[in-house]
Amino acid sequence: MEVVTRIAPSPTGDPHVGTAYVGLFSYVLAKKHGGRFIFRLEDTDRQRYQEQSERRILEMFEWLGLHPDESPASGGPSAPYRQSERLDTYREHVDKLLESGHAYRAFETTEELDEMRTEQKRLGKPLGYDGRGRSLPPEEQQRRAAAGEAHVVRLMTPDDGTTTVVDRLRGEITFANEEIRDPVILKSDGYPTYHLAVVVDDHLMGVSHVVRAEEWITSTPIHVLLYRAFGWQLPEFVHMPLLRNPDRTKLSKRKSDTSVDSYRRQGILPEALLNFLATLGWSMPDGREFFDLEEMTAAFDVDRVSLGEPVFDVKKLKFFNAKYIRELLPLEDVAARAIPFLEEAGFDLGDDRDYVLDVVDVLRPRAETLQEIAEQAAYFFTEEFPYDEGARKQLAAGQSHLQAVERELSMLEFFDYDGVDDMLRDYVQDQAVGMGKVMMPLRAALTGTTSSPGVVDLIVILGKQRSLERIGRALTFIDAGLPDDDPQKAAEEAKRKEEAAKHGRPKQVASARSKAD
RNA sequence: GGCCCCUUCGACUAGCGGUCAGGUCACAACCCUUUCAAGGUUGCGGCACGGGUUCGAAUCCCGUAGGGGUCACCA
Repeated sequence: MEVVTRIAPSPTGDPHVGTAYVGLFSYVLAKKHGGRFIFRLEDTDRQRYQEQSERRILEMFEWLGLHPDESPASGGPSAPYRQSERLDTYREHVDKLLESGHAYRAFETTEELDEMRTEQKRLGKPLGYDGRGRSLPPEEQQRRAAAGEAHVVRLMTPDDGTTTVVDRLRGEITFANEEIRDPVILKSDGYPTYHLAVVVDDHLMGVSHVVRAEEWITSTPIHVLLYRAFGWQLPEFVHMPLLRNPDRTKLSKRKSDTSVDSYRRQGILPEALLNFLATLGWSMPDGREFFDLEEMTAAFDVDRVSLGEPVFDVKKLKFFNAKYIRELLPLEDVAARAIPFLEEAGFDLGDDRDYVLDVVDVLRPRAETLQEIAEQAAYFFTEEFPYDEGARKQLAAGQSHLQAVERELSMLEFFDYDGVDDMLRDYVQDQAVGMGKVMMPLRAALTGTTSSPGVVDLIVILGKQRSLERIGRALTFIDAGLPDDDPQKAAEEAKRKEEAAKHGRPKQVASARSKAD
């Protein structure tokens, strides 16, 4: 039997990591067995429908490399793939159920149902539809419906006995039928509810394995009842563990960043997101933790899905991302992907491709996301960078060394890594000073900061000319007088000190001293 | 609250009757080092609890506790 899986998101907002998660496992399960992976849009809720959502979710799957074999965009043998375009199909199937006596029309108003629930809550307990509409004779149902009276269609469920669903990962799960209270399958607006639509579509589209999140387990008996009412063969149910917020509740927008677009904008790579998601509930038989889609597909075994309740830990996602950026992907690849982020940051990259490659090369061990590469790259693309506080101190302390190195550098014949390195080491040895005494002022002059890639790397990448210019500029800056250079900053500093004095906490002094120890 | 699911270090997990309970992230220390990273080494830290079954339980069974999901004309 062909393995057919599907992902069936609702177009209600940002592409959700949970959708990517279930999509990944659906995709891999299908591909493992040479089957098809279908994308179907569950847009039966007109209240929550969002215009751009479908396109963005589809784009997310493309970005992730989880290409659907059939979708609203590409079409396929079971088109249409939007439930809102399949209304006739659902109607047809509801009619069959009506005819066979498996369903009935119910005419209670929303108010009446609310009242019923309030009443149930007040006295007894069991919440849910009490089946009051069942007693209406079919002819009466017909008549009132024909007269245009608003109504829903409900599935007639057994009052006693049990319904057992088989979950591939959990085994048999048995529910008392009295728990299943004649669910609505067709809404008064003529749209099907999820229960009806999912069963009809999955059957018609030949879905063999229903991969979805665990939150659906309790509604699965309804689906089983529907399959039986239609006389259809049951698919296999695979309920994936629910992704969690750090507090263990169901992953939500409110408590976590669930938007794949958001991660994409931060410079998270699709490979990393996929790899990370895969480790949430699944592991390679050989224990490998870094693998791509293809490798996962080859080694996939649905029975290795673990049933814990995995917390979506952004820190670990970032770790995977960093791993891909600095180790797993070739430099050229990382650079190509970093370029849009550099451009977005407003840098003029010029047309020296090797230069960008060099920059990304030294920056990638220091970045966890593409965005961070861009954040750290400023001084590589502009001469106008400011000197931060630490840098100013270094410049002030290193004036003589800067002048000397400027001289040495300008006379340097072999301007490559070893040449620059030798020159600097010779100078340091000559002067009998610590490396830092020379390197830090240089770093400050070259970058305006006190933390950066290696100084020799910087000089080689920037080139002789620019390096000399930067040293020159720093020297000029020193001459101009450090403290008053940035009046705004000076004012802020003064204010901060005043503030600190007021609260009687000479914090800065204390921390500076402890550091010096 | 009813029903259902889940339970190995703070997090993700390996384990499927006999292991010093392994790995990864995070955290800490050290090494490397001109800074920040990266990298290397080491450390910290766990089988929720109670009963069984068994020569032997993280592994099997029962119970308890805890966590979560679900009880809509939302999916």
